[in-house]
Amino acid sequence: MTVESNRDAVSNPAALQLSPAESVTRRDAVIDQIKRGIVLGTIKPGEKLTESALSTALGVSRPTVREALNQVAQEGLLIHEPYRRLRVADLDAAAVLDMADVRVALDMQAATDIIADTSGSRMKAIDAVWEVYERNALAEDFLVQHESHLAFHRGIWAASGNSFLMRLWPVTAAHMTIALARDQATRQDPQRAYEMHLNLIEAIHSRDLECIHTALVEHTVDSARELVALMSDGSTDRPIRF
Amino acid sequence: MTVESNRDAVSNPAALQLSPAESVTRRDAVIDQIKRGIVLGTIKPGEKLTESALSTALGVSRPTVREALNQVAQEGLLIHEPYRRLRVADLDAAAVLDMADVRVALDMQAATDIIADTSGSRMKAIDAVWEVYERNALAEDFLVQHESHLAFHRGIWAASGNSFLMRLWPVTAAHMTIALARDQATRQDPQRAYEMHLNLIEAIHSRDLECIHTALVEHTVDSARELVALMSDGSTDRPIRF
DNA sequence: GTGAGGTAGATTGTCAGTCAATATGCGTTT
DNA sequence: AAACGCATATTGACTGACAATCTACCTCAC
Repeated sequence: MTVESNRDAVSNPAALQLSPAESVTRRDAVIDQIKRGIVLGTIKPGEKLTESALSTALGVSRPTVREALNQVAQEGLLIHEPYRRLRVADLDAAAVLDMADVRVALDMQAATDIIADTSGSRMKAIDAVWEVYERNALAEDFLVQHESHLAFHRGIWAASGNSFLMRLWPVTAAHMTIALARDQATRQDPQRAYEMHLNLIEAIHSRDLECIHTALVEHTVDSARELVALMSDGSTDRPIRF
Repeated sequence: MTVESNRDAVSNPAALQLSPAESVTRRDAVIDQIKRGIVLGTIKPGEKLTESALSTALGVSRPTVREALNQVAQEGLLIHEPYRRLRVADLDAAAVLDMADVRVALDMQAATDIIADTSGSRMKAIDAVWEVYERNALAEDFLVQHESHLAFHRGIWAASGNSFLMRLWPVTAAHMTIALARDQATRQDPQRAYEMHLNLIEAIHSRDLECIHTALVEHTVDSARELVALMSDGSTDRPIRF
């Protein structure tokens, strides 16, 4: 029989490091490129973003770009109104705080599931997540920082074993991306983010839900409040809501 | 300055009633048709579902069908593996219970936000949601029942004013659709579902979070457990997981 | 000069047809 | 009877085109 060629990415730990997303289908590759552009600020909120321009820039056909844009828009990174150009989504202050509340609730659910597991395999998964994060969190490249951050939180949900949380992840990740992309504070102080995450991991290890909740609020809600403060400081431009 | 022209749909109350989803774009119409087919069982789990067959059946081109299928797949109703036919998603027992846990957490967040609102406008929104549900919950048409059920839960999240909850809704609704489509118990006893929802509304009115939590668990987790029991009874076919 | 209206351009929505890449199913061979 | 290879079906992706719709500018009347 032809041995189903194991993707090296699975068996090789080194390949688990955030590689530049070699996607199988071309559409997925385009999706990654678009997201990257948004994270790095190459595509700024409000910038005109046309299908044909992207197709020539990325060297793929318009239908492919179109499918990619639709998917990214569905996740929430782009706003897509019929016959109107796509706009990069932006969050107002209320949306940032709303997300923080919900994320605490979902992280608590994940933590509950992790603690409830008596075999210890889920806690071991947490350790693996932390190990990867520790290696990349303080990288110079902001893109690596950002992806490490996302992978960390995704890893917590994954470790919980709750399949529905994984279903909610893409939308959550998209919104975290929007928020973090403009969070200059975190961008300039990755060390602080690192410590907050370490604090969270230690809280999970304590298996004390109240302790975990405190750490989560400190990490998520407080960060959101700071971001909101920065938002009102900076450009009071267009409060694009969606 | 040019006054931003008000959309008539906003100012016209009659247009706000739930119409049978006259979508503007053809793609959205196709999406509705596909979802309808899944809910009604016209498209059964495991059935072969080809782009070309759908395009001829619905009278639209293959690219349009393709975009619709991609979107539905992203919401989770369809499984989409490269070069494999799309399959209707199915939930295994663990997934049903996972979703129930997370939904309780999210509903609790919504309830917290509703109670925290001192103006009473959010509670008033809940009453409006209930009023609509009450009118349609016991309809003969199962499709109407199902959509009323979804609209009820969506309404609770909407009433909370938490924008991020609304972002999580499409994925949640897709999974509820999968679960409810095979829940023959609810299908045969809409009266019981009605009473559970009434119980939940009364709990919210009590403004007692513990009371609300009890009602939610009774509604969501217990229903999930019953569904799981039915699942193991019936066809132990393919436990398509995703 | 200012505002209303219309027209042209640009962009998206949708379609048809085509070719390549890949999985599925059947027949053949050992 | 089991494994292998080939034909077929289906999806992934592209090109080109046309219709529907929005945007911006320009003209004209007051």
